[in-house]
Amino acid sequence: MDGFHTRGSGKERKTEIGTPDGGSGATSVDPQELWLGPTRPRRGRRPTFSREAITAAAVALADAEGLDAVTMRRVASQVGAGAMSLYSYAPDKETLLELMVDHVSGELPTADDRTGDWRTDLKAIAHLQRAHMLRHPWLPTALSARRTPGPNTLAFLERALAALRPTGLDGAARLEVFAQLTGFVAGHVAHEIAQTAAARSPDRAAAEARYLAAVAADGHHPELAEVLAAPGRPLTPEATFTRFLNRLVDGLDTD
Amino acid sequence: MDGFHTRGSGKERKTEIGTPDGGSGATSVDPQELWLGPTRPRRGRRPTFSREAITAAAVALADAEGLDAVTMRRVASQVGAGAMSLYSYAPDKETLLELMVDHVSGELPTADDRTGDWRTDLKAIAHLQRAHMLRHPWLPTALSARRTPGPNTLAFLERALAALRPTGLDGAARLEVFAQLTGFVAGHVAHEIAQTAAARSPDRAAAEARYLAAVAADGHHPELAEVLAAPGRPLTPEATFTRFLNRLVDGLDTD
DNA sequence: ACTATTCTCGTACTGCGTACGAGAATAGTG
DNA sequence: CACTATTCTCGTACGCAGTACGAGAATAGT
Repeated sequence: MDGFHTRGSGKERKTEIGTPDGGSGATSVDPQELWLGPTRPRRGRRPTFSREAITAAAVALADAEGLDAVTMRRVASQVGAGAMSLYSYAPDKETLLELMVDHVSGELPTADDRTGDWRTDLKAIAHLQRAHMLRHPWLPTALSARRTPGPNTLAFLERALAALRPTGLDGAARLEVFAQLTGFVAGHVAHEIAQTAAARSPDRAAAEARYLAAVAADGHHPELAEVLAAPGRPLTPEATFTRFLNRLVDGLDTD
Repeated sequence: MDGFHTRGSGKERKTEIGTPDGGSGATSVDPQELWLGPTRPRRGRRPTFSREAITAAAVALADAEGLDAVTMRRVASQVGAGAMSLYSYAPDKETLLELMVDHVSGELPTADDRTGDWRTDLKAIAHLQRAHMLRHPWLPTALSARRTPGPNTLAFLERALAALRPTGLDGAARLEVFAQLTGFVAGHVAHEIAQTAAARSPDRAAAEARYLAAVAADGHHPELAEVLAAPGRPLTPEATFTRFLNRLVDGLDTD
């Protein structure tokens, strides 16, 4: 009933029922059971599908049509299953999203190619993350709701922590730096994607430009008027990313 | 039919129907009509409610119970209206969210208190934004889907652009800096809120800690093990924010 | 008084996440 | 070899979401 076919021992049913659950209403999933325990039970019917296949189908759907296209019904039909069968592999949709995030994290190279200069290494990591998020544009959105890092995410974290070792920062600070860096990349890529999408619909962009011009013309927005009048050169997202990243990383100190 | 009671002239119906709409499927709303045109038509029934009141109710709901509590039905009943009546004031829910964002942006001080040092001013602006987002924890989430800045948002942007004037950056670069700064603050506050929420449910946090400890004990995650073993001092969110903000702003250059 | 216009909102449709439980498949037991 | 306990599958159904539709109420110009 609670194990969605992936569990280790088999005596925690009592515990889980007995737990009065904090009181907050969110029952949630025990991460230990979710990530470490895909052992097949000895009794009962053999599973027709696999968590792997389901997650991959969900990722393919999100890549092709965006996160909103990922519904339990569509993922299931993509895999040839009934909608409710998914619940044998993930207890709810939010967990499926977590599985998706960790699944694509498996694409991140985990090789330890440190150069000796930790700033260089950190920047390389950020560039990897950016490319990764551009390949899976739903990632920044999905990331903001994530709860617990899965094995692939942890492998990448391991790499990042290794890169940060020469800084001499303590544990909490190293984690914080990595979290901030990831947050920065996610924010930037989200912005980048939004702008790309805006450029893809010209009428919409034109309407927005007309609106801003109208506001600027009202006399109460001199700064905006000036900015619109003298925009300067266009600024590629790539260059902007690199600039801000360099500022952030070069500003990091070991004090 | 298209005017949701807020329109200026009254001859754009033909235009709007005639538009074949890019092709992308998202009809969207003309920002000019949305933000600059709340003139009451001369004919017809007088509106019972107001966009202002509806938006305020939605904001109150989001503040109290989070963004998920903001449903058309609940907002409507909060205001004493039928659910469908909201559509006379906003064409769809996404637009209502935009109205909410701009509504709370009205709380941001718009006074021009520049000190003469633009770095100091920029940091002050970021601190304002952080406090603002902490007061309305749904803002980081809502912000990521926003399309067009409303009047209050523009007023604040005006102030930020003024603060950036002494940098000598061109228009596009100034806009970019502000966007990045806002993105950074939003990302940080989202992280901050998530951690606060995690601290509020101790069993969940304990389960996560147990899971991470188990991973660290497997021998394949030496960096994680070390970090968990020697966490260092706790790091208040406030201090972390200030540190990263200072790095970001001090690293800004006028080249 | 009449008519054109605008606002209100009950009804209803589609699609979502998922609770429930009946049936099918499997593995250990006598 | 049944028999039984367990596990997986998935049709049905419930509640809730956003919102299209259209009938009726209110208002302003004629």
